Amino acid sequence: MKELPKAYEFSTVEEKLYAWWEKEGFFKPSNDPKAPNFDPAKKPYVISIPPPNVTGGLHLGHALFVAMEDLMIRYHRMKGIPTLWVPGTDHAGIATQLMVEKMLEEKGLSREELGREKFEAEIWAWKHKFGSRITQQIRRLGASCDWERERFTLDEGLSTAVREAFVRLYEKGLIYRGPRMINWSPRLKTAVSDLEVEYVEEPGFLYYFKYRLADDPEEFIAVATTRPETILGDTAVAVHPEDERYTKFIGKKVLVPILNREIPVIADDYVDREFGTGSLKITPAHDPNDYDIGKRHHLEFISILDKNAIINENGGPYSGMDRFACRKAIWKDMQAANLVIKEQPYMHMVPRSERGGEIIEPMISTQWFVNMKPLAERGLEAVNNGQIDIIPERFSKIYNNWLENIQDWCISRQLWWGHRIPVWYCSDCKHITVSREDPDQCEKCQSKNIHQDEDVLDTWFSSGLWPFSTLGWPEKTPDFNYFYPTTMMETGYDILFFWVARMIMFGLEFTDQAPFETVYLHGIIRDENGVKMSKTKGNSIDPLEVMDEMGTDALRFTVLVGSTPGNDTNISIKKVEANRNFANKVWNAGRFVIGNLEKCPEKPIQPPEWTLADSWIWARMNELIRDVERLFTNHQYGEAGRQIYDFFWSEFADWYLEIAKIQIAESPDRAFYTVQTLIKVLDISLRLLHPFTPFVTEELWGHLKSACQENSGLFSPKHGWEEALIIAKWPTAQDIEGWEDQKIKNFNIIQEIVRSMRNIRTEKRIPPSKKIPAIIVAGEKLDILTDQAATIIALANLDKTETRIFQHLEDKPGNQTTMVLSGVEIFLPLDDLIDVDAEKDRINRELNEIQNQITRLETLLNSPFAEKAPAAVVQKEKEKLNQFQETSVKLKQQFDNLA
RNA sequence: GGGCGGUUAGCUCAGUUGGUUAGAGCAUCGCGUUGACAUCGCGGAGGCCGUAGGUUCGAGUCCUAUACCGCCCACCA
Repeated sequence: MKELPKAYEFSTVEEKLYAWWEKEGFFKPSNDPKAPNFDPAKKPYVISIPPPNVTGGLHLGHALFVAMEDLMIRYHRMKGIPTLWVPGTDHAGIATQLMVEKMLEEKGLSREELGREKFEAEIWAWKHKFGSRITQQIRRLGASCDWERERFTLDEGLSTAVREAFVRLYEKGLIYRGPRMINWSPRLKTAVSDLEVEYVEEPGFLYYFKYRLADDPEEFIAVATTRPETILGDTAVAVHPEDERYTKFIGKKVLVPILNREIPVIADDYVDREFGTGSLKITPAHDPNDYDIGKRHHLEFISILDKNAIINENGGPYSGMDRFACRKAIWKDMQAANLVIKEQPYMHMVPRSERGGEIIEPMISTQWFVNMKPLAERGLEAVNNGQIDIIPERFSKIYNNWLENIQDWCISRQLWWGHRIPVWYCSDCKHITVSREDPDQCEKCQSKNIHQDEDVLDTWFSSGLWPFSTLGWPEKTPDFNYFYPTTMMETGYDILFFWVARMIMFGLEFTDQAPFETVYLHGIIRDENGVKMSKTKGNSIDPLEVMDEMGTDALRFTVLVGSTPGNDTNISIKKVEANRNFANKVWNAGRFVIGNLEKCPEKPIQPPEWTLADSWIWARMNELIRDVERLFTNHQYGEAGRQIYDFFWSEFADWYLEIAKIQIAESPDRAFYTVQTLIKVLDISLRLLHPFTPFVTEELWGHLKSACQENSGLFSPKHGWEEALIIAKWPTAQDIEGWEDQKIKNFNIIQEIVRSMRNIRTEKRIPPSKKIPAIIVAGEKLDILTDQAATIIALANLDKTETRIFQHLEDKPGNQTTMVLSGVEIFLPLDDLIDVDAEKDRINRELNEIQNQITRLETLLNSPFAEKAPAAVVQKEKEKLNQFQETSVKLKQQFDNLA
């Protein structure tokens, strides 16, 4: 067989394996409804991918969710469960449109100049050019999704779904159109939903000024605002009904500064007497609270801003001015008119567009809304009655809170990229036709004079249908019937409201079923200092570069092991390096096993005789399998990865492999059974590791398999070698037979002894090449130590011919370096190196420490602990105490023996 | 204003249902390279588990309060 490279060469492996997996159809569900021997009795495991923006580029957030979902999918696939991971992309209305607009801008074009049709064509062209980039990048991460089922939110099928959903909601009266206060983005020139506005604390001013009484220019009400330009739209001044300072003004008229419009002073207990001047100017058309007050008091609604946030004709002398220029101008004019009281620096929350960053203006606008209350009720119920599990659990509370206070959802957007609202207005009879099919006439008066609504739907409207629209809904396709509802929704907690809650509500509304059983929420990826990564900060890590340099497995393992459910993850390149090293470790351990396999002779006639190390590693292997299973079940994927890492490196590689070298040299029979153990443990380890690091494990496993097959009869899993690791059987732990704990304990003694001897060697500066003699007084551990002599000698680098093991020794050697471990006494006759005083010192230090422990345990065992703690716990402590006491006696003897 | 998360080794983080000497990686110190691996091995040093109380035989783990950091939600001009 060809020698494997010394280091794991991911660059030659990844692409090849991915192409092979995909070609062999391993990513497709083993129980596909489209397949001939489809068995509907098997319950599938299904994930729909959180669709990335079609024109986006890969970032670490993608790497995390892809790795996490791929892990879940691979794990279930290996368990033999029919598994489907549906991939796809999102048209991402605003984001994509902005990107294309920017590109056009560079060519000196604007979308308005281009017109809707041509602009849409431009976006589609862009989509075709870059749309596959992100999915290619996701492939690089090793994502084992079924690409034949890939969907795009603007696909024909999904568009049908969107339309169906809209029409159904409309017919049910849950969608309505009307003028309402919405958040307007002056830069994007569209309405945005409440969720798309973020409030940022910023320094500003609180402007105090006079509202003069109409009938008495000397009297005024002092009012404060942060936005003086909105004075132009004021239609009342409100005071608290019980505020003595102002009761006399209630019902009177005041004059709007500069414009000199007369407006009433009204009483409303919304007003906070303590704040500012205790009186409030009311701009019903440009403030959500004032909007409510305006409705309550039947005030006039005066809009003062146009789509670009320019003052409109209602702004009198200021019309045509930018909103911020107007703020300055009007304040200056008011100063001149002696209407200004003061301005005060003031920190306040400013609404900014999540997308464009500009300040959002509350405005009254005619838009489409979904009445969310009825949908939210079902959504709440599904989580509260356990139909849907949210992990970590604490997010259920946040989810509940949001749904309990849900507001109607503004779903129309004044964009050109997205699902056009399926509504037609009749120019003749004004009737509105809402239809699944494009109508060619008004459904009421049959007039041909109809035109479609210009707006498109919020991107999240289509995303909300994702888990079922991707499976063919509203058609009852075989996929929909079999794979829906899906199983797992894995995504970031940052889109719990945007996406998860809406999928739940829509799922229940449209399919009458919760769209998934479990919601697993991961955190945000941050840099090594916990700072959110961004290109402008220059602290972002490009996953593609990382994969180029360190391999996909290293990146995947890093994001997986670094993450705890619901918590943010700090990532640094150092961590990825460490995991690249791990992949290399796995590779080289594999190389070692495979290399020895070839040297192995025929299968022995003698039945296996397992050594302590064999039993130990096998017992630990099975413990690990159980632990991983438990952790996976509890969604503790990171912890599972860590445990596999530790087992593989610090137990299998550091200890068993080293001992295997000795055992292989011992005898042909021993060599055979040692190699058998090596293969078993490696095979199982690779299986456990595969969902984390699919590439190195698949590659190595392939080599292991062919090496085993070339040495016929040497080893094969009970169920035979599968075609590929990706579809190999997930390990199940062997039942506990009762011997395991003792073997583990015994092996731990050997480890302790070896470690201590190595420690002494380091302390004494004995060069690693020098073999030293040892006298070991084993006492009751004689059997174990005799049995393990070769191991101890090799690992501690002892002189074989000069090393003796006794049960008891009357005349213990004096003036030597000595140790007591687990009741075993060790004498290292290092005549020329002995320094009696130093030895005494060392023993004294040790005795001190042991005495402390003895005192501690004696106190403990004399406390109520002995009575109240479970017997097994007490017994454990007693044993420890005995051990310490025994050691103490022996150390004292050794001390006395030093001259 | 309400809610949530974090606070454990120099740094970044783990830590099952409370079980009695608290773990990893990186960094650091010492020794070591001809056959699995220097992307390495061996050994070491390094921690009143934010603070103060409480529950308990026993608390990093549960409860209460508190400080600091971060996040989410909310209409205070």
